[in-house]
Amino acid sequence: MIILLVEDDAILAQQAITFLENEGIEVDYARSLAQAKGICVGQHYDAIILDINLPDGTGLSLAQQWRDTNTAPILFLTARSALEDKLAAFAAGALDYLTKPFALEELVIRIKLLAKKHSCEATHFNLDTLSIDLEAKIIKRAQRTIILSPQQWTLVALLLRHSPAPVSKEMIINTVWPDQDVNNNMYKSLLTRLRTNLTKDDEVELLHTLKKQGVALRLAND
Amino acid sequence: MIILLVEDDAILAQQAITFLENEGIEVDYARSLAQAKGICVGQHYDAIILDINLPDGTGLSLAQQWRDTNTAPILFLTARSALEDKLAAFAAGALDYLTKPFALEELVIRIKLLAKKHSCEATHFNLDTLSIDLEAKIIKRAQRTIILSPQQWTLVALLLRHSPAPVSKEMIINTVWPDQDVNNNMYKSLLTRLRTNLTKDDEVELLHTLKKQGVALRLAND
DNA sequence: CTATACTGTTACCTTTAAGTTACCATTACT
DNA sequence: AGTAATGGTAACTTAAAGGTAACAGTATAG
Repeated sequence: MIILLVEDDAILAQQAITFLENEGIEVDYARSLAQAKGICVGQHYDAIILDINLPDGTGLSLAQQWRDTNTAPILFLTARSALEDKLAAFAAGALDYLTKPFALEELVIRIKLLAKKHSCEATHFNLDTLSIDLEAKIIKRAQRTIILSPQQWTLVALLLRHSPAPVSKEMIINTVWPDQDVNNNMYKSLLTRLRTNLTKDDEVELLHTLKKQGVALRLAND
Repeated sequence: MIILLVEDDAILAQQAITFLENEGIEVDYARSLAQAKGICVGQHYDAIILDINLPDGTGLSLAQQWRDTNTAPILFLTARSALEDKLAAFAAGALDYLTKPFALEELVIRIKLLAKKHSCEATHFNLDTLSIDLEAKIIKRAQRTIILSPQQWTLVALLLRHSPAPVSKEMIINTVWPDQDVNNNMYKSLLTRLRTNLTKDDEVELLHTLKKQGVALRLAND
């Protein structure tokens, strides 16, 4: 699941991004209308969070522009709670509306609800003959379903989120075993187990370790 | 378009009804939980507006009961704006939430949006030789009708709503036994009972548990 | 009032995820 | 070349999670 966040308040944006990413939601971030327009071309989003008051104009105009080309549901964010503002937002095609200040938890819930109807395929990834649905927890290699352990799932999700970039050993350890004593062997075992699960026979290797840099989930080892 | 309004404040209710009907929305009205339960049997609604604080209990419990058979989207209405109240409401299956005081214009907009999304959702599902009709509460496996206990219905409805994604044990427990002390055995028993009900002889297993992640209703190789 | 069904409870069994150990392979650096 | 350091694999072990069956109290229906 990937969303677009357009917000000029850098602090708020950063908090929101951290929170959303902790929930497994990928976030593209723009801090102005112009930037947003540049970022979103050719990109599919499951939802859009749009601040109304932006440095170079109002989010409403952007929403109206998008309504034709982009079907992603829009949630407006603003400090203004007057009725006419809300009505204008809904008229511009908003599917939801939050007034600042708000709790990040609520934002996440509402975003997830919005995206649910729209996403369908959004949590689905393909890599070579490997297909992964993070939401449904379904992973297949060349048609055959693979069963992953809990630890392996968290690892796959992590690797996938960064793919094709490598993820450092330190980060993997912190993600899979948060607040826990971990020794190097646990880490090594997990990797072997995931590897043997993902590749049968002479299938292409998808887990590449780059010495001293970490592990990457990708096609070729460059 | 017809909706159900459950609200004990008669003045507010009357205002809302007038407003909604002016918008061409038909409204069934109940002022208590008991009354609501009586009214809604066998009736189809495009959306439900539910006050949380009602004379004879909380709207949350009603929402949870309804989730089995009624797929209508629920908008909660309440004077309480605390985060935990909102989270509880969303956990109970709310799709939207408005805190009093609110503008009737906004209520109408949000109700229309909810109903619109809902109108394209199905209440009938097929999975392998299993067929489920949530509204009619009929479930069949390979032509033969299956009789499920109340608990089993809630569980099936829950699983179906998320299928093919797994539902966590925690969520199942909160849904089947809201606000109750639950031990792990009750959960385990419910699952075996549902399982033995759904699959006779050598039929395909449809309930799959993913260790540490929950239970999913799906075909094995989905 | 009896029979039936639902659900909580207990006891027991099976499966497996994951930590541990030991050993091998590869790379890198003095 | 020799020796750390790093990464990879296989095999063993066990605590925990999941699964089943049987019993009992309670509610429900006829």
